[in-house]
Amino acid sequence: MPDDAPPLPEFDLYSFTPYRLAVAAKRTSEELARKYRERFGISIPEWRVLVHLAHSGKVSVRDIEARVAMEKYEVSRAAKRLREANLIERKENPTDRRLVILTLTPAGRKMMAELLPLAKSHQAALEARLGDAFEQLEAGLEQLLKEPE
Amino acid sequence: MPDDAPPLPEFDLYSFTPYRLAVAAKRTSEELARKYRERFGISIPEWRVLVHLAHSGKVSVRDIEARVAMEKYEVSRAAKRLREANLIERKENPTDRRLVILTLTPAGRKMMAELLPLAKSHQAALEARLGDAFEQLEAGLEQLLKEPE
DNA sequence: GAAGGTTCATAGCATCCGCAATGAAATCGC
DNA sequence: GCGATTTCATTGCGGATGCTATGAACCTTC
Repeated sequence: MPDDAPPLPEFDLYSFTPYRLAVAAKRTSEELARKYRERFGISIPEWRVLVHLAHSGKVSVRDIEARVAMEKYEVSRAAKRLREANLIERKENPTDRRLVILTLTPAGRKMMAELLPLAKSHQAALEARLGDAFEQLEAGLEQLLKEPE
Repeated sequence: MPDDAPPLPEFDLYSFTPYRLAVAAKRTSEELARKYRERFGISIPEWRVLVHLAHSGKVSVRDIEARVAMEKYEVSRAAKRLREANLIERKENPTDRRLVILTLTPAGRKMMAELLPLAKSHQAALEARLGDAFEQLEAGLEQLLKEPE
């Protein structure tokens, strides 16, 4: 390492927004993911699919992909696992046989009836913990997320 | 699916903070990661290690772990790949032979000299794009990140 | 109504990731 | 000073992930 190497520009990772966002997201998600996993044995992709199903009733993989920020193959695989766990059911759409129809099973509904209130209280706790900063965070995220890509 | 199933609580994924953060982080990071990968062939963990090295000179795996929100094994593997790419160098610490000393090679310094300004301009563009929302986002993240766990 | 192109879901493959275990070196406790 | 514990870095392994290819069904156009 020669001493005459030109100095590198100063760069502070801790104030680099992509880094900060990644760390914040990881913490926030993992805290929750642990709960999901331990109590219900589901992962985050599976959770997203379930939430969408709880909200929308019957949907195809494509529907979920479009609305839940997941790739098609992620949805497909999550659905497979959920089917194996008997939490969702998969039928063929008779009017377009390329499409599938995913719905919660009774067991899936039961689980979501327990899980959703938990998620709500988690959200409430987060808001309380952040205080005023919560509104600010949301405003920032809003701006960031509303852009197409 | 019996009709007498009790209704599930309403739950809107799009306003669920962990979800929003995850999506925002993914977008922001991937946009950048694509650049890193295409132009320099490095991943995000590798980028973090490099930044820390550019900033701190000689460090051990443990140092990086503590300061860059990575697990030790992530650092270790990233370092291995970087070594294979001849971007960093690994020596033994003579006063404590458990520790390693990682430093940038000349090639690594050269790459960082190109990369860091790019990251800076990326950050500047992000700030400009977000406008006032940037300060708010930062305030929110600050609060979120300052908590221990 | 048949060929060409598109959309949908899934599977194959290689890589990545997280956890736990390993091994080497240092430190502690007596 | 020496065994027990702790710290540090790496690796093995199973499972997850991302990209691409595949195949089935549908739509379009003539």
